[in-house]
This record gives sequence, structure tokens and C-alpha cells, in this order.
Amino acid sequence: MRNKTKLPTMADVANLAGVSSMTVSRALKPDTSVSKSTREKIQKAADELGYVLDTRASEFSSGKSGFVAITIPSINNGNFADTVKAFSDGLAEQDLQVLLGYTNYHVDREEQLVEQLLKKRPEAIVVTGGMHTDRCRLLLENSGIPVIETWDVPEQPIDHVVGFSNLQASELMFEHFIAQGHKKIGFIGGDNSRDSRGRDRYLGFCNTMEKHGLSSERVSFQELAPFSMEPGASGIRSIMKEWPDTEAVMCVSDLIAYGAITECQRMGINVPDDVKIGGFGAYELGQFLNPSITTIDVGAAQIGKFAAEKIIELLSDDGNTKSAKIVKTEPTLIKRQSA
Amino acid sequence: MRNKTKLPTMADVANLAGVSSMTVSRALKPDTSVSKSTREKIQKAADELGYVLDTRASEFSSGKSGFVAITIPSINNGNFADTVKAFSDGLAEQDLQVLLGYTNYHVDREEQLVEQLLKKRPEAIVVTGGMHTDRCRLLLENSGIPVIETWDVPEQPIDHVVGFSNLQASELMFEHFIAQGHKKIGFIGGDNSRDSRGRDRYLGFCNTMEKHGLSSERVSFQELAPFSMEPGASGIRSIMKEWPDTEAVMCVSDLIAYGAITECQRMGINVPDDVKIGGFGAYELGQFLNPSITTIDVGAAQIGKFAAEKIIELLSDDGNTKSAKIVKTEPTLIKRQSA
DNA sequence: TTGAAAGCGTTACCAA
DNA sequence: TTGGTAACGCTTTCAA
Repeated sequence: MRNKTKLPTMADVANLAGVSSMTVSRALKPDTSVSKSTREKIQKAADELGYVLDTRASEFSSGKSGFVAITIPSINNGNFADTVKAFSDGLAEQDLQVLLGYTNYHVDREEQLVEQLLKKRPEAIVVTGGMHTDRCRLLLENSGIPVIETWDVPEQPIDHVVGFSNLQASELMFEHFIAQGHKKIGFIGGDNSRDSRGRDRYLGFCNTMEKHGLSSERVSFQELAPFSMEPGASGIRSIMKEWPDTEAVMCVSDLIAYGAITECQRMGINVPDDVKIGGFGAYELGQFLNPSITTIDVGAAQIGKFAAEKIIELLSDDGNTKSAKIVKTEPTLIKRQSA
Repeated sequence: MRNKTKLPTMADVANLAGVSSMTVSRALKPDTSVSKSTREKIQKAADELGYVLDTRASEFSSGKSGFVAITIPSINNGNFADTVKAFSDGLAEQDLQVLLGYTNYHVDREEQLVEQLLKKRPEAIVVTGGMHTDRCRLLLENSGIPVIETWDVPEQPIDHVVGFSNLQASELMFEHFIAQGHKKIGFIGGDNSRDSRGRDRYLGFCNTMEKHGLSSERVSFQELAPFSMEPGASGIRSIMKEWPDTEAVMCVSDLIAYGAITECQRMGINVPDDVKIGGFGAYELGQFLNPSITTIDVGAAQIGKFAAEKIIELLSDDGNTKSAKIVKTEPTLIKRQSA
């Protein structure tokens, strides 16, 4: 019904205003040479018809799509949300829209998503991490547009990178534990096969332990469910049961850390006096909890901001200015009560 | 540089495969009559060229955009995120993409956003709430596509509605307080001028109090900052200072409730023994906190799901089936520890 | 099962 | 400052 009603086109506006559609096209954009009187005439005609520009036609005709694509693992993750927000804010001035897709941490889903997004001819594409299927890599390489991998520093980047080393980031926490004199240190993580960033955080644990001649056996891997603290609780239970003298544990995320902390409280273990618990990600909530959570701030918003800046640079670029292929952000330790 | 490289088109694939571009067009879709051998030939040619369909051209040509638009107040709100998630999940099977915009709770920003979205010719649009600028209303009315207002039940709907009465929803909490024998009941809210849903929750407070012949004076309005518990803390301080015998307070959101609870703990007031605190929104976190938060579940995901179903129905519709204009979801009280 | 021609609504380009 | 004309890459429609 409704959909059958044909919307007015530029030609309709042109007719009503008594000008050519080319003039309408110009009058509807700022900074074009149209006499004031014609412009007003056209504006009036457009308002009268309730005309709204069809950007599909406009973008198709001009060859630009006016948006950039970004894929993130999960929409329910405050960190990725921060990246996306900073990213879209950074692009807003450039009249670039952001098309967002989430992969649920699956590379296959990512491949499917990337193809879908590419079909819409974005002017650039941002993906999370450096782990892709072969076909996905190929699609990105052949896309003819700037590609930015984020949240990681892949060994073989496709094109550009804005990220940090998850390995080095997690080392910050363990060095912090060690600086406080602890030696019996543990780690609670998730399924590493699907999440290379989580894996790198674990590797950071192993590296630091090894460097200081400490054991890296105090580990618990849990099935991570979105927005659940249960894995943290199970993880700390299992670690404290097997190694009751554990002094400090880092969790792969703040939420897991919070789960571990509340479980400690339940078990009568004081955090941080008996055991120190560290998180990862610097979620907003962590500062309000009791105890507040010591964590690693990976600079999620910064990643989005830098990615946006890079894209603006690359798109305005004539191909001359060589922007740095790899931009690294600096994770920092946020010292709070829990560790 | 990269952007100058011309991507292959259907014609290129057609040439390479030795067929017409029309045949390529057909071969690339499922369920079309193309002989198996031709289809394979074309597939091979497409792969060889790294061809990816240009949906801009295809959608422009066919007149369908393949996506629906949705606007929400904030991207950082778990409830709205739930709505969006259920919404996009519901539309995924139909090959409909979701274009998301957020208004920051500003009707002016909403107007701007809606116009921007409409320029892309979505096949339907979903907005949050029933409060719009006049021009925004007009744009929506003239859009020629199904419009769905959500999260509320406006008195004068533009078109379709999937929502609930915030007023009735908040009454659930106060009736719960009263059923427990409480009479000295309060409310902590925010700036009502910008948030009609918050205002309706306050009206629910006034209504219920009046109905039971109770005073509705125990109220504190705070400046609400995103992701801050501080307003809850200030609110409860101010209420307990002026009316120390207050028995139960409902907060306009779970986060505010959590702020109020922690402040009570700081002040040596036991929740729920001394004072009961209720929230609103049923955020995932509320169940893990100590005490866990009694709250109103508004069925955020349900709203997204119903909106998606409605859109599918309306789009496949020939205009015959008259789908109900207004779908109401049922908020429920979730009884937990804090009240 | 395949192909040819005619748009879809806008902008780029050149001319007036 | 304006207008005419030719794309843009695909799908629709009709014909073979």
C-alpha cells in the first residue's frame, strides 16, 4: 500500500520550480553557485512536495557510498562500543556514516559479514583483530579500499593497523603483581581458539612468569558467556582449590574479575588482602564496584579515534602522503583497590 | 591510489564468461532459471575477477534498499542494545540490514537523524518513544514507509506502536511496596523534560500514591549522567535527610538504584531491612550485585522482536492483512533481594 | 534458458 | 549562473 506511493524526485521539484533538475541538484547542496532567488524557489518547491534526496541514487551516480564499514566481535561489549563511538564521532564531520556489523567472535561469520559489507561499496573497512579466514583476507585485499585491522598488531597485516599488543598489555598487570612482591600468580581466561586477543593475554602471563622464573601453572580456562560473571566465580574456585596459597590472579576481562571477586567474598577470602584480583578492559563499572577493580585500560576509544583519523587521511589522500601503516596505542595499568 | 582501481562489473564477468550480463545477474542469485553449466562458468569467471556484486546499483535499480532504520536514545544502554539486538536478529533471515542511529535523548538530534536516514530510503523505520519535533513527525508521516514507535504508547501514534506504558510499569513496583505494608515511599528520578519515559515512571509513582491515599512528596530529581551511579547516591542522601523514616524508594533505573544502595551501605542503612530500594530496567548486572536488585523488566528484547515481526509482516503484506496498529508488551516485576 | 533494451534518480562534464 | 546529455551498474520486462 504505502510503499506503492511514489515519492517525489528531483525532476518533480524541478518542474514545480520551473528549473532543470541539475539546478535542483546544485541548490540542495551548500557551497554551490546558484542564485539566491532560484535557490529559495527550489527550496520552497521541495518543501511543498516533501522532497527528500535519494542518497542511493546520488551515491550511485557519484560513485561514492558515503560510509565506512566496521566489524566488531560483540555489540554487548562496552570496550568495543567505545571504539565504535569514537570511530563514528571522528567520522561524523566528514559526512561519513558508519555501517556496523558484529561477528560473535567467529571468523566464518566475519567472512560472511565482510562480503556483505563489501557489496555495499564502503569507502574503507575496519575489522577487529588480525585473524581471518583465507577468503576473508582475499576479499579485503581485493576490495580496492583502505583496510584497517584494530585491537591487535598482526604479524602479517593486510594493510593498515591501529592496535596494541594484547601480550604486552597483559604483562603490565603481571609486572604490577610481581613489583608488589608476589610470586604465586594465576590467570583466568576463556576459550583461546576463537579469541586471539584472549590468547595473547594468556601468553603475556606465560612470558612474564617465565621471565621472572615463576610458575605459570595456576591457570583456569572457562567457557565465557556474554555478560556473565559465572566463569570468574568458577575460575577462582578452581584455582583456590588446587593452589590455595595463590596470591594474585588476573582475569581476561573486568567482568570475569568481578565474578571472581564476589566469589572470593562468598568464600571468606579478602580481596585484596588475601588475594589480589586484576581485570582487563577498564570498563566503566569497575570503578564503582567494591572493591574497585585494578585493570588494564587498552584505550578502546583511542583506537576508534585513530582509525577514523587514518581513514580521513587516506580518503583525502592523493596517494602521495604515506601515512604510517601501523599505529600503536599504549595500554596502561589503572591501579585501584582490588590489586 | 587504491580507490582509483576500477572494480570489475557484471559486464566484465559476462564478457569473460561469454554470456550476457543479464545471465550473470540471474546466475548470482539463488532460485533462478540458469542452466547448471552456465552458472558454473559464470561462478568461475566471477571468482577469477574477484567480483563482488554492487548492491548500491542493484538496490537502486530494483527500488529496494534492503535495510530498515532504527533510532535509539543511547548506544551505551544495555536495554536499548537488547532491543536492537533482538530487532536485527529478527530481520536477519529476511536479508534486511539494520541501520542504527542514536539521538542522545534529544528530539532535535532525532529530527536530523531521521532525515538523514530517510535519505537512504529504508524500507521501514523504528523510533524510540512518541516525542518528536513537528518536522520530524511530518517527515515520518510522509516517508511512505511503515513507521514504528517503540518503548512507549503515545497518545497520538504516527503509525504503528510496539511498547508498554511506563506509567503502568512503574506502578508495579509501588504496588509491590504497598503490598509489603509500606506507606512511606519515595522516588528518585531525573530531568523529565527530555525523557518522557522517566516522566511517566514518576507519574506512576504519583498515581499509585494517590490511589492509596499516600503522600507523594518523598521525591528527589537528579541530573542523570550516563553510566554514573552518583545521582542515585545524592538522591537517597537527600531523601533520607529530609524524610529519615522513608521505608522504600524506587529509582528510575537500575544503575541509579545501585548508586542509592551503595550509598545506604556507606551510611549504615541496611538494604532491604531498613529501606527497600527498587530499580527499573532489569539490567543484566542487577542480578549479580549484593544485594541483587528488585526491578521492572520491560521486555526490551521483546520490543525489538515484535518490531521486527511487524515489519516483516508489513513489507510482505499486499495491504490486505490489517496488522494490529498497537502491540503492547507486558512489563513484569522481578523480585530480588533489594526490595 | 537466455538476451536486448529501457529505465531507476542522481551527478559529472561540457556548453551556453 | 544555468541547462543538456551522458553515464553509473544493475534489474525489470518483454521477446526469442
